Amino acid sequence: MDKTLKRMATMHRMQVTGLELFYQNGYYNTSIDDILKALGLSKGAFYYHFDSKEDFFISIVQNLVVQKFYSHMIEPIEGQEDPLNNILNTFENSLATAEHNSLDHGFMLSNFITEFNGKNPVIMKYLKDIYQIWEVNLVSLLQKGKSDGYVARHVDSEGVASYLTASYIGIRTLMVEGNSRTLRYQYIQQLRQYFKMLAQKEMA
Amino acid sequence: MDKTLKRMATMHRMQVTGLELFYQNGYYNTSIDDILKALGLSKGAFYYHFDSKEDFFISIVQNLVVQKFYSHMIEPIEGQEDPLNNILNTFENSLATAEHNSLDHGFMLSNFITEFNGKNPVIMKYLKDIYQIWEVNLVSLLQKGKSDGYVARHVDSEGVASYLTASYIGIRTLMVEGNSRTLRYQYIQQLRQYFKMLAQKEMA
DNA sequence: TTTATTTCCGACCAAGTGGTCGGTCGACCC
DNA sequence: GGGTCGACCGACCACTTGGTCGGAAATAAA
Repeated sequence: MDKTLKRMATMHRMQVTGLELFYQNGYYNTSIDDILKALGLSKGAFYYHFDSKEDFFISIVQNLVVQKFYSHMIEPIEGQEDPLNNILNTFENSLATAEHNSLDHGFMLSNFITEFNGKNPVIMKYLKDIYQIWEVNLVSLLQKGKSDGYVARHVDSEGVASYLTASYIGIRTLMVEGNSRTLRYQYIQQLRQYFKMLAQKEMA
Repeated sequence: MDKTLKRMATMHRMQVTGLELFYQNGYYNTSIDDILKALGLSKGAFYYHFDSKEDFFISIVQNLVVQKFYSHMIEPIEGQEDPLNNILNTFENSLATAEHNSLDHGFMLSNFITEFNGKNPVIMKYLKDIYQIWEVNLVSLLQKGKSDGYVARHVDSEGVASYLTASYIGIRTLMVEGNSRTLRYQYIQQLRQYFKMLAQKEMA
């Protein structure tokens, strides 16, 4: 068991550092040597634990990326009260975190989707799955919001969910090129207006 | 002048093919040899016309990308009637074009912004400028819409513009991973609702 | 036809790339 | 102590990268 522990510990260290660099510089722009140098490890160590660079990245997605996504974007939106409020708060918190992180490099998921699109269908599948978990969660939350009277019944939950994820991805992309404070404020403000509409029983 | 013409013609051919491949595979993932092979030209020809790969890319942005952006995203939204309607139609047309293009690789501008962020500030500047032209145009259009009575006076033009560009960037990013038809429909539908709100004289 | 100049060729280079492989070293078992 | 085995080392390989350079066609000027 000790051996297994050591093995796991090393693999985990590699994955953490790997994700950091992949997120920072992109997958194709980060060499295995870069990661190994940051870790003080050698080629031998890497290929002892992982089959290939791709295998390594997939293991990172399955372990770290999924986990991060759940804890930052999925779990915080769940709750018994007004789902629109929960979504708004979760989005605002995420944007605030990004804003105050000078090392922010955009929305991890959409960055990778953009990079792998048309190049690696296998990895794309994993990323797509994460996105869909996000959307499904939003939809069911909005549906529940309808039963609970927080969301107007005429609202198209799927449409709103797509619209929400799209706008969030977009604003995160824009925030990387500076001016993030204003962008966050404007975005939340507009989202608030939009949600006010979704909550209304009747449209004019 | 003939020489200049030939020179320009070759350079233009290189730029067109270059943009095609850069858009398809990304800048760092497209080698000069790839482009040259597609053109049937040699290394010598390339470095005779351009100083470096970066110089080449910048020339592409300044010539082709800016031009494309103007003709597809800026000029179509201008008009005397309802600006909200113009924006909606322009966005819908762009999304429809992307949807019916099986070779679509996402929104060019945001793809490049994502790729160059934190890696090449010089190129980032050029991309950022294009984005800002977009936003400025949207803002002034919305302002005019206010004077003309199409847009409610309480609306924050800057905020709406940011929100619009963000949502468009996001939906284009999502459309690359399939299901583009549904996404476009949902997006336009939600945008319509949102615009209805912006046009209203008073909020409930 | 010679001469000059623009345009293009392709061999070459140093610096990387992902991946392989024989070997070392220490912890544990007998 | 000897042997086994998991964990790691680092030289090495074939290949690709952006970029250089001497020279050769093509074209225009004389």
